[in-house]
Amino acid sequence: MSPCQTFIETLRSRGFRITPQREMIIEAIAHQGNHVNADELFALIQERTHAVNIATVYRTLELLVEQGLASRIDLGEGRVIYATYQHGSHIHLVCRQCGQVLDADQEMLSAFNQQLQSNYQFAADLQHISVLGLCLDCQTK
Amino acid sequence: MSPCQTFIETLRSRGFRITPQREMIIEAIAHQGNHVNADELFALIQERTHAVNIATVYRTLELLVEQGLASRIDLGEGRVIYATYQHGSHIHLVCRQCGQVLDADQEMLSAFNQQLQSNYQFAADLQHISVLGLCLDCQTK
DNA sequence: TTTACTGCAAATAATTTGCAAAACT
DNA sequence: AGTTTTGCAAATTATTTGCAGTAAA
Repeated sequence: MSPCQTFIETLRSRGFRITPQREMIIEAIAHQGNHVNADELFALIQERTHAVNIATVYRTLELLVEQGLASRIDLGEGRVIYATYQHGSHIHLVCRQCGQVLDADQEMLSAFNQQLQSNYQFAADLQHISVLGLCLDCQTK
Repeated sequence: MSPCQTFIETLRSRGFRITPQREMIIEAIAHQGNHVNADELFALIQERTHAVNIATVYRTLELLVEQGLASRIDLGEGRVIYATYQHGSHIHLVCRQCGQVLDADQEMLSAFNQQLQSNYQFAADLQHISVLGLCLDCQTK
């Protein structure tokens, strides 16, 4: 079953209605695979049909996050992206200069996570953390 | 020399004009010592005088950041705080539930920082990073 | 049939900006 | 005097919301 079908079935089984709009949105985000922001997703859908409103895109993304099927990642400076959970956990390395987003191995933070727990009793949510900095290209410029 | 005086002298030496508004704003943020957001800072100043406009607060904070005297920290979900550099480097632990911000020792990330550099050639800006999660109180609720 | 979902347009909220007046240096 | 800086109000931008109509189940 494609990830897209899985999402739809999950929502249906939880009593949500599957509208053509939701199908389009889920298909777009799942098929795209990578992180997207609401505008990009909306633009992607507009290429095929104008029958989906931007408000519906926001509402559907919110639903996916609430239902644990996607995560909302706040990159700072007002930039917010969404990623479905087919796309595993990782760290987002966001270039302050060019805006590029690199993915890094989540494992690098496991020691840190344990220290936060033992030293500060803080349960960090590191599933999709983001770190600002400079990518290689922008360091040399 | 108080940190507040230092900031003022630094700005003056770089050719910026010291207006009563800037003095008030700098005094408020430096005296407060901790992180503040623009609204809180504005409210703090309003307690003493109404002669400072919110736009000026934003412009002055921007100036302090540009001039390397303060940092702007994006906590996600639209929350932005500012801290002057008298307030050393540290990690911000932001509780997703109650919004409380705890400070943690910056040192915990040094190994991670090196790995980012060697494995991804990414120069992370970890001066004032923020991590979302749940604080002890909210974990037990 | 029932009531969840959608589109639309207006509301938010936090920040930014244009411009003429005020005020540092 | 000559610019910088300020206040004010309007613009921005991304997102949210109210509400009446539409359509899944």
